[in-house]
Amino acid sequence: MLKLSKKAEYALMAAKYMALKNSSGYSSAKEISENYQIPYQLVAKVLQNLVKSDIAFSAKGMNGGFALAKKPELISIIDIIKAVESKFKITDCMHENGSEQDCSHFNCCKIKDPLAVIQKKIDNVFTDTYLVQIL
Amino acid sequence: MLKLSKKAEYALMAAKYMALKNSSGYSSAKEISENYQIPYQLVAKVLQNLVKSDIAFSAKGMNGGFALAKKPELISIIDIIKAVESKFKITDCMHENGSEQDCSHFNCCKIKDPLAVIQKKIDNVFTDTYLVQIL
DNA sequence: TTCGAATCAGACTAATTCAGTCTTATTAGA
DNA sequence: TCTAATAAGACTGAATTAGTCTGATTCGAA
Ligand code: SF4
Ligand code: SF4
Repeated sequence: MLKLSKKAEYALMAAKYMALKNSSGYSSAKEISENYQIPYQLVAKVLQNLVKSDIAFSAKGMNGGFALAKKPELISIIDIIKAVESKFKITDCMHENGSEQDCSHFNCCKIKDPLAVIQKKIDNVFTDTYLVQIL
Repeated sequence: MLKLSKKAEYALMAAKYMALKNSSGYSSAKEISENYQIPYQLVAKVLQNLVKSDIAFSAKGMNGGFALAKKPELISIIDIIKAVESKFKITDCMHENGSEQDCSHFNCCKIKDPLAVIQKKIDNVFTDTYLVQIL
């Protein structure tokens, strides 16, 4: 179906929100949740993922929250998406050392290599788009 | 997760099979099913979808089967995929007249337009790849 | 004219994935 | 010490996907 997950969309929305917030101070999960009608717990987890991937950093306690760790010009949206989606590939076998463990058709499959070419092109679409371009 | 459905993969495999079969005669669903270890009923349905989309044609009865309706140079793989996947878009709202019916965030969403740009690029990746290129 | 091999069609079920919720712990400032 | 915030992970329900089942239709050959 080639659809992005909701988590990926929420991650992009949150990143954009933080980028637009003109530098000053943190954005809290609650704030983003209310602004974009995203369930609080869900956006909180997404933000935590962004922290883990060094795209954002966080501050606990009162007046705490999240903020971008780099300039929007330096953050590729593929990193934002991969922070929340582990498998961002068009097929199950599309990774280093793909094997018959990934797909029962692996041995008889004749479309792996052509699809790898397409995968690379799609990767480039995301890799070449930076947060600053979606503000 | 951005993954292609199995039906889409099967459609590509079946189209490739028919293209490689040097013109002569039909390919039966059973034949393709056995060659690629795809459940018979499933590949049969996929082939029927290809017929509906005028990518292949069929002949009933003994010695019947399926064959491509056009040259592989003229068949874009986006048509093969769309024959089996109705919604081939990265978000729910990504179609003509998308509205809040499609997504509860539609009104507050700030990433629709940037994602539409990305959608267009992805569409091009598939549109610009023809069956002949994956043989 | 009967039989078998094939397409055609749609309902149904099982498996997997995704979205969202719940619970509890931790941290830091007022 | 109270409160507002992040942190983490288990859990549930919903939605989607993959595969199965049943039966009809069509055509060619014996
Ligand atoms: S069908 Fe082929 S391309 Fe798809 S996952 Fe299996 S091996 Fe990979
Ligand atoms: S979140 Fe935005 S982009 Fe995604 S489906 Fe909803 S409206 Fe469209």
